[in-house]
Parts: sequence; structure tokens; C-alpha cells
Amino acid sequence: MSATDAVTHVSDASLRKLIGYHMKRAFNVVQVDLVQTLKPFDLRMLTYTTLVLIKDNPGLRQSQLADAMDIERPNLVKIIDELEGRSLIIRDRVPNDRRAYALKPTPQGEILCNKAIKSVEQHEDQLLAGLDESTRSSLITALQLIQKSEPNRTP
Amino acid sequence: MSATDAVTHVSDASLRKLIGYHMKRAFNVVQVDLVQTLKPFDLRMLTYTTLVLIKDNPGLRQSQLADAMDIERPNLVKIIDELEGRSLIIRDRVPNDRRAYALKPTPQGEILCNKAIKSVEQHEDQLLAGLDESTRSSLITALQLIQKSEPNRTP
DNA sequence: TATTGTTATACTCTATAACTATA
DNA sequence: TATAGTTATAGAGTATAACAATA
Repeated sequence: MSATDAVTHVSDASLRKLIGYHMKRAFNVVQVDLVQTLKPFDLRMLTYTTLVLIKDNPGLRQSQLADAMDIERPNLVKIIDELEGRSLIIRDRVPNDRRAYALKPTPQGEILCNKAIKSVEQHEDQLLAGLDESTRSSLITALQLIQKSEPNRTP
Repeated sequence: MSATDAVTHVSDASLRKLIGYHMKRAFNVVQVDLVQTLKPFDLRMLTYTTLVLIKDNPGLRQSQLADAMDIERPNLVKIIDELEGRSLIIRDRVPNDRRAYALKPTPQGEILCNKAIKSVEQHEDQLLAGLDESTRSSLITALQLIQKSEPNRTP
């Protein structure tokens, strides 16, 4: 194609080889779906993940939670604030360490969390209707492998 | 586990079923790697993608590019500004339509782009060393399937 | 000294409304 | 009137440095 022709079809051939390209685009679709699914519960992906982890691990410290979620401690503060402000969790005290909080779900937090989990699972099942069971599980396996691989920290 | 025990190991059992959870974490690893790889070229994921698409589709309009990249037109402006300011691309004129620009790579833009593509491919190959060829290709296939699936726009 | 949570800050990516100049 | 590019702006998510209270 000459550079003066009008572009009628955009080629992404050079990008299609890259996992990152496919992952970003696929994740976008999943995330749009997830955001829509969580909207009735007034949750975002981050607040949802936070609530689920606290429900499954009552007594968790904020630093442990940040580690588990792979985000920095300061960024967790306002998320916790939001969930606590809505009385979905509480900042209880850790015995014998007055620096730390023991994060726990409230009864209403647990109820909302369980409803949200159910809805998310249903919607995701619908979203992945085009993928059979073996495709799904090998996808998860591959994603976990990537997660464990050490990124090159040096260029 | 009682709620008063200290949490020693964080369980993410409720999240592990969700594709979005794995995708976000895996994408994070890939992106950290990509950012590091692109640093020597002074490119980010967005500027890299933009440069590659312009190199592969000279004459592209900004609106076409935004469509292809799945971002909003306004968000593309400063990316184009940056690449043009570094003389990697030019905003040429589309014949017969003085509203639109025809985006084209400069010679130095093409050279940098080719070097960057090579480096990105090498680093990604290293990053995915733990995945054999068939796992990689079925991963890409699965990601493309997800990309094509219609997200539920209604909760 | 080191750690927990916090504040302040900044940078990137994203999304929307409204403008201008052209068609 | 519709479209291409732009401006301004606001909201998320992310990252770092520095602080107070506590270990």
C-alpha cells in the first residue's frame, strides 16, 4: 500500500503476536462486564475484591490485604474507608498490636458480598459461554503461569 | 477459622474462579515487563501501540486510530502530540478533506519502531518461556474469543 | 530501628461535554 | 447537519515519599 492511499482497513499484524495486546483487549471486555455486574451492588472491581478477601479472611490486616491484592498500602486506605463508611466492614483491633487493624465483614457486608459473588459468577459464565470447560481451565492455567513468571526488571 | 485468630495465609478461593481476577493479575505482570522493555525507547504501552499502528498503516486518520485502539478520540491527541514532538510521526494532510490528518511515520520513527518491536518480541518470548507453543496459541485463541463475546451491558 | 496505617502528591489511563473548522 | 480534531475536565488506578503511633 502506498502512503498516499486512504486507509480503509487498519492492520494490527505487528501487534497480534503480542500477548499483552490480546490481554489488554480481552481484559477490557471482561472488566466492562464486571463493572456492569457490580453496579447494582455499588461496588467496583477493587471494592469487590477487597470485600471478598475480607469476608474470606476475617481479621486480615491492611498490609496483608494490600500484599494479597498486589497494590500499595496507601491506595488501600480509601477503599477501606469507603467500605467501612457503608458499614460493610469494620476496622477492628488486632490483639497485642495497637498499630494494626483487624478487618472484618459486618453481617450486612457478608450478605451483600455473597449476593455479589453469585451475580458475578453468573455473569461471567454468560460472558464465557463461547468457551468450553477445557478451554476455560487451560486459559486459567496459562494466566497463572504468566503470573508466576518473573518479569524482566531490567530493559 | 475463627474471626479472632490472626490471619497467617490469605485465601483467595472465592476469587480464583473468576477469569477477571486472573486476567488482571497476569496482565499486570505482562505490563510491568512491557513498560520495562519500552523504557529504553522512551515509549509506553500506548505510545508504542500508536507508533506501530501508524507505521503499519501510513495515512491513518486519528479517528480510525482511536477506533482501532479502542480509546476515545480526545485521549489520542496528546499521544499523537508526544510522538510528533519527538519527530517519530507527522500529521500530514489528507487530500480532499482538510478536517483530517494523515498520520505517517518519519524515517527515524520507523527505525525506532522496528527496534522496539524486536525488543518487545524478545522480552515477551522470555516472559512466556514457561508456556509451550500450543499453550501460547490456545491462550491467544481464548483471549480473542473473549474479546469477541458481547459483554452484558445491563446488570 | 522497623512496621502499620496514613497523608499528600503525581502520573497514567479513561470518559464526557463542548468547541472550531471543515464537509 | 454531521464529522475530525481539539480543549477542558473529572474520575479511576497506581506509585512514592514522608509522617505519627507503636513495636
